[in-house]
Amino acid sequence: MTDVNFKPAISPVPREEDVASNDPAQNEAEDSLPYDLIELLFFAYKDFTGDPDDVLAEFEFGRAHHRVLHFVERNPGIMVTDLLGILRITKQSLGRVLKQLVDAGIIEQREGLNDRRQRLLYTTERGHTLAEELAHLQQKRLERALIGLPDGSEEIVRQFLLQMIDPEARADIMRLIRSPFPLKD
Amino acid sequence: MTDVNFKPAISPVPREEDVASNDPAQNEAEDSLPYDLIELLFFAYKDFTGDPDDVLAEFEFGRAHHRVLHFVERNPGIMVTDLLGILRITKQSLGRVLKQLVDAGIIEQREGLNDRRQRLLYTTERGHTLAEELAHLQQKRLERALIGLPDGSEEIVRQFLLQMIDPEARADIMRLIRSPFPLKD
DNA sequence: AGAATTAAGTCAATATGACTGACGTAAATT
DNA sequence: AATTTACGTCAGTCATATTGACTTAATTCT
Repeated sequence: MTDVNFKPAISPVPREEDVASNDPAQNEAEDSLPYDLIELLFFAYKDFTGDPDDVLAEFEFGRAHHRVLHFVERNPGIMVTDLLGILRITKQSLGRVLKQLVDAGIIEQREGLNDRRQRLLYTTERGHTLAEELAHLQQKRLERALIGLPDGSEEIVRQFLLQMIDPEARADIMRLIRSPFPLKD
Repeated sequence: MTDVNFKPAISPVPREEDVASNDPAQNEAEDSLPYDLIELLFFAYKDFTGDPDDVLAEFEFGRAHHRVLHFVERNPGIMVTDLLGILRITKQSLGRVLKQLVDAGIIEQREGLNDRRQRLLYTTERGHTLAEELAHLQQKRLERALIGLPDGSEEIVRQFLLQMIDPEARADIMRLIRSPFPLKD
């Protein structure tokens, strides 16, 4: 048997309000619901995160560890506070995951040079290697997903994804994505 | 202060292996990692699921309830077994969530006509309304995300998302998406 | 008719990743 | 000197998932 088995039984009692009325305008809203895109996003995202999940499972790490590792790899020397702001989780949630990554020698904490309260975060050699491995897996999937699409599709997808994000957050995220080393301050 | 605050401190010690070597080919793999797409997907998906999450929080429901409601709405009369296959979770995980939805009058179970072991799943009137509300929220976000993109972009995005999915699963998912009422068997 | 399989549910124990709220300490800023 | 910030921690809770074993009823297979 295949992994995914879709043979829903027949619908013995079709819902009355689902029967099209004579007025097309009345059905428009319901008919135009983009269920295909909604479901494709669901399945696509699941598989997209699945690749790294499988690798991390060998280390007894989960997706939370991946997110932390990813953003530390991308923003070496990031403050704990800023990392919390990116991930939108609480200090306590980060605490456990971060401690495990530090204990496993994946992430390293260094005291801030100017501000000794800070515990700036860096990937270790091992962490750097692992982060790259995970990014490569996701890269391969992204490349496969763009195969056969017309020129310019990557930029369309990029724009689409950016516009999926809440408008207020877009500028911040653009900055984060474009310049992982702001070197400001 | 804005919600997202990205001011990572400067990197006092740039990693040595990150300094470009004289051989461009040696840096290629690392340089081409599509961090922007990876991160855009992360933030986009978070906001995409965030809209329904907010509505469901009022009912004391979570994302798990949304997924169940969504696929029952889309596949009226679906068997529990098939729903498990779609969601890829265990019977026990579904059990609790499904019971809460039934207790809240969102989902209804009817005995199969041909096979009396089955508890076929349907949305109630209320469940149908709620499912539509949530789909509308996601529809609005998808429409916003496609604004300003060239003609044919929706199809490109659809194809991109489909190709993000593991090849073995694509056919099943295509069938699921296209014909929520297979009427077969 | 009897055996095997399937659909659904349940019990018990566990793990992960998140939350709230409060508190403490050290360091920097005002 | 007072306040704020950065970080960590304690204690408790919640949501969602897991595994494995077992039951009941109904259907299908031989």
